[in-house]
Amino acid sequence: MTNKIVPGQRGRPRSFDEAEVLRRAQKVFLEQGFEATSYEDIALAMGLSKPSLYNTFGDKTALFERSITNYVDHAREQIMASFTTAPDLAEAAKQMLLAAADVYAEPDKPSTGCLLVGTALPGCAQNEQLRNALSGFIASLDADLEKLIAERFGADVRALGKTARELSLLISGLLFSLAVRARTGVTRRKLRKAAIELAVILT
Amino acid sequence: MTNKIVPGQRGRPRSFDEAEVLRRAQKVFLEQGFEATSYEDIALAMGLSKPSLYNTFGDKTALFERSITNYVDHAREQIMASFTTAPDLAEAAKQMLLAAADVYAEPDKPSTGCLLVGTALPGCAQNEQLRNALSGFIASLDADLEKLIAERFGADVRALGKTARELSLLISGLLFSLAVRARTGVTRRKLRKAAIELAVILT
DNA sequence: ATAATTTTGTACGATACCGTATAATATAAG
DNA sequence: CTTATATTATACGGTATCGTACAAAATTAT
Repeated sequence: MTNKIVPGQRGRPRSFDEAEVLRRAQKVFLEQGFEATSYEDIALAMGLSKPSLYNTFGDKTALFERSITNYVDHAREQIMASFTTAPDLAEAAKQMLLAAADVYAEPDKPSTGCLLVGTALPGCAQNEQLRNALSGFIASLDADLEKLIAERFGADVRALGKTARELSLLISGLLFSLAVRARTGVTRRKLRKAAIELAVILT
Repeated sequence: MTNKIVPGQRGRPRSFDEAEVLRRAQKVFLEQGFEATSYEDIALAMGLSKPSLYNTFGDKTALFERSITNYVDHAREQIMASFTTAPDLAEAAKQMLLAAADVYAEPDKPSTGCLLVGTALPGCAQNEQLRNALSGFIASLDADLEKLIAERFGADVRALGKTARELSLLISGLLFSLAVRARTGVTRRKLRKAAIELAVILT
């Protein structure tokens, strides 16, 4: 027997970066919606052709699912960061909502909102895999938040006279509500103002 | 000059009811989304043919807009009803959220959620008319809520130490967050439980 | 250098859906 | 009874998009 063939890096090299494609796909899906985005739209946005996308990511649904997964991972990190650094619960919620506002709206442009709430959510009614992905994300987000709140912000929980579970449900809900508002095209300034006003409930 | 022609009721009579078409269209749009719903789907759901829909409602976008308008009107009424009858603010919010939960999820079926949040929202990024309709609805909902809260629940506002504006923003946000959760297919029972837990923040 | 392998872009077939033209049907008016 | 009017259903043309087949291009291994 000869040596195993180690593929190494044969053939013509790729002209694009997978992570970059996912970022652009997220942007296009966010702006146009899943159904209204043609596969060619994304290829054009990347300056490459459809077959390249097919070979790498599979069909449109598969590319969308990878985009969502990637987005969810980043979102979870960002959310958790606020709750591990802020000094108190109200400040943590405020920081999280302000960070979200900056993701949902670029400066001086109408906001486009959240890829999950604005684009993935509608598909849940028909696509079971998507439904499970989103409900799983929400459930684990609530669970992580509850745990973190109970561990780090016990004093705030007692002062507010609510349970950690109620507060985690509320806080994730504040985020969803901001995402809904963000989809209606408000300015970043207004969105940040709403974020601050929403966080007031925790003071 | 002869008499003016009073059209009366000439020609073949309609075989359907406009309000009924709107109700069914809302259901189909909610379950499938705007893009994924073909005009024929709605015609079939009504047991009639496409040209009948075109003659009465115009194209798919026009039918969708009428569906949304109709839905918004009913939603506003239902929401306001809770805030004009309940004895205190927490109870009003709870009643509103429970009523919403019952709209978002039929008994013993996975919830399909809210037509605005679940179906219309994604279209906002591309369709300015839709964006204006939704942002207008939210703005007027917030304004109406703020007014009603200031008028009827002044004692609760003072006890909570927040402004009527902050509370109205919060309460509409609780509704949006419930609508997001509802789209992930939870049972009515779970959705009602979440509604009750969310309303706790106002006690 | 030659062969093998992988990616790339153009071009294509298949399918689905939109919106409408056309003719038949059902009612009111003369 | 005949005419005018409005709605209905079938059928069709046009368009867009999906996913792929094919050959050219770019790289590694022998």
